[in-house]
Amino acid sequence: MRLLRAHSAITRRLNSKLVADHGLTLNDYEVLMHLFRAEGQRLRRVDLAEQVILTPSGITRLLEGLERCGLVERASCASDARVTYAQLTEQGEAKLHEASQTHVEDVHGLFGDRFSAKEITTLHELLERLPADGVDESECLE
Amino acid sequence: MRLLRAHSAITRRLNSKLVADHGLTLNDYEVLMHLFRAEGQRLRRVDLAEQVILTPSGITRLLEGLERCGLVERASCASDARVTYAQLTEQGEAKLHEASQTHVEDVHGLFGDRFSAKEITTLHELLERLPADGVDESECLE
DNA sequence: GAGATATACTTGAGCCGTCAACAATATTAG
DNA sequence: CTAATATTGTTGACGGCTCAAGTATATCTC
Repeated sequence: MRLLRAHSAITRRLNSKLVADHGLTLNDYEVLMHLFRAEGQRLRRVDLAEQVILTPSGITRLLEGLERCGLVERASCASDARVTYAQLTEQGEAKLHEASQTHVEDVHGLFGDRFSAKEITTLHELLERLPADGVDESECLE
Repeated sequence: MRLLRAHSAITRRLNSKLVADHGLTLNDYEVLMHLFRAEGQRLRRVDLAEQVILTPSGITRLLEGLERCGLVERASCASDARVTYAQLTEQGEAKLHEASQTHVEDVHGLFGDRFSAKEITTLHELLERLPADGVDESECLE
């Protein structure tokens, strides 16, 4: 399982860079990105949690930070009083764009340089098979 | 970078299982494994840190736990007074074997079932190119 | 061989995320 | 309609790891 180790190094590196350059965690960044892509630029916390692979409490904590910085706002749902949306603010969108400038480059620096397009495809195909989101827990490991 | 997400899920799953079954963290397990394989069943903390990709302090903390359980002992180095070895105890070796029983199976369940031998090789070849251990920081990202 | 620099390790503070427990609302079944 | 169950989210306690700073020993340079 040695190969899996490499990932943590990469992730950490990208994370530190992002924090240093823009004061955003890698997870912060991805949350902003998912919100940006979502319809109405907002998502339920559950769905967000699923997308970035965090627990509900993890998302609550993460959003606390983004809310404090004004990058995300809370919004309630008309049809279901249980849900609170995370809503991207203009400021949040601006921040995302700012951050993406360097981040996208960095990611290319780490991957583009080391793999051909074809190899990246192969990697995707293989890694996609790993159980990730919304997997029935029982399906894996006993 | 979606593909990297899958990893954290896998890792977490293997970790929980290991904790539930044997009271060992995935990192605990890997440390024991590295010690077991090492000459004299002991390693300097620095080297251990490098192998499991932790910082020196991380290793100190991790070993605290293993020492408390008697799975690992401290041993000093005759030729260099700065180093303290982490030395696998008999108990630690026993524990490792016990844990490996289920862990190896679990890993196979997650990988063997999803990939052919050839695909695993491919994965290795590709992922090996990622900067991992002992990489000159400056080489990546700016 | 003395001073500057590098290496091995530890410690305190703090961040990020988990788990377990809980509150509130929704849904389903009898 | 009501009781049981499921879903969404938050909170407190805590674990695991990092970073920055510090100690102690080694090595290198003049």
